[in-house]
Amino acid sequence: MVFLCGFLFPPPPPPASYPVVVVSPLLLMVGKGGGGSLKKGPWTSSEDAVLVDYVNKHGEGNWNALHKYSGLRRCGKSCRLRWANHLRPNLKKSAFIPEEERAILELHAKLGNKWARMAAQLPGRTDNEIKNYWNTRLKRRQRAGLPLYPPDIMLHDANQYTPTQPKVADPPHDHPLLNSKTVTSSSIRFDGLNHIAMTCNPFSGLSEISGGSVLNNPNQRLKRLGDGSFVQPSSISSFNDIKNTQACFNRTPTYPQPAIWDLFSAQAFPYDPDPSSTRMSAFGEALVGSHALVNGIFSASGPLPGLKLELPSSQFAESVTTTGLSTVVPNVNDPFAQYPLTAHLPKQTDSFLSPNYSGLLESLLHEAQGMSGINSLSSSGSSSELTSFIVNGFFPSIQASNSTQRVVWQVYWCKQAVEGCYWG
DNA sequence: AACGCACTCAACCGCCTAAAT
DNA sequence: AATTTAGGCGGTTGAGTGCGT
Repeated sequence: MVFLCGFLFPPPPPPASYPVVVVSPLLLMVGKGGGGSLKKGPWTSSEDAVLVDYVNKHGEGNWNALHKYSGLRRCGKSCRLRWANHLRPNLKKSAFIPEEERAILELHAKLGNKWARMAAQLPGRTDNEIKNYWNTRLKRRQRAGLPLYPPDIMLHDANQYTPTQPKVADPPHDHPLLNSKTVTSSSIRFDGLNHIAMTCNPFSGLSEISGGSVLNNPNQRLKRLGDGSFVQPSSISSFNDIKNTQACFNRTPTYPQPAIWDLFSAQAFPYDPDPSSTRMSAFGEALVGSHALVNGIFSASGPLPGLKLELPSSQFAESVTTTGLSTVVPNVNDPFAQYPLTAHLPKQTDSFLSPNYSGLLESLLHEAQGMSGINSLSSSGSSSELTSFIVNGFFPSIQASNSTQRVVWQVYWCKQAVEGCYWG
């Protein structure tokens, strides 16, 4: 190894211009394993100069050798990162132009969080840059209750989606859940629901059922977004509001539209391409502070306690059809969800959890149950049992608050919608 | 003016993979 | 075949900054 590396990357003679030139076994040992001698934190201009000089003379790569022979007290990784993100030539230092932003959206819709691959498509841009941009945007739009993708991008994907033929994509773009033998029908169902949510997200208002909801905080101020746009608190607070979301579904012409979808309509698509528009998000800031739908429809803000915030590695599993055309299949992770599908769900021992656990809906019911103080559904309750429980027994059995009734109605209609779409 | 919040950006960390030994 | 190593990638964090109250 040493000899081969020495052959391929002969250690360059330390230039006289380097400020520190110490090549001793002791230093190499310390530098290699100890790490105590390695500097961290912001780079200084003199360090940059050493790095640039080294790369100009010996080329990229062999970063550990750089650390060893330049005297730079930085690990190879740090050097590589500094060079790639800041020092290499042809880097664009300016802000993203609209065309680049659009490209990022499209690439993310196809690739997911593959920052390096995205950067390869954007000359002069680094993966770190794109990642930062996306994460900032993600955060902002989640807070505002806006979808992550513009309608046309979502429509493009929706038009290529065949929900009755879920695909398992070729690696490495697929999601483990798609290949897993443990994927259940519930997962598949929510795959579709996720896609619906991504496409028009009519249920966003559901997330209000969580703790920091609009129910508890109805007087949220008009919020200024970082891009200069404003959003106002959502007006969706009842089933009647959700009922009036028809147009949203009319935007997905190729998607199956069971009659149940007619119950929903949209008065305003939540994505507003014109920041100056006075037409605000239909689903807006009721989502603030909510985590209720992280596994299915929308993840509006911060992570659940104890959960690691993690973006889906790929929102869409890209595959190649027999015609050679690339298709995009919605993944079990939706673009809004930040967590594994079941990450926040109750444990199997939870008395409210059915064996046919369908994820979101039961989770919502769980929360609704918590709000109402009800704990009567058997642990062996099936999906249909759950539905009948809702329809036949739930409302009469409790003196639910308006918000609780809303939640249950929303859950019920979601469930009907999902089952009508996939099994009906 | 002080404070809090959100945003941006740079850098680090941990994991993964491929190549070398 | 198993282990080691380097490089790459994605997630996370923290400092600095600007804006609103």
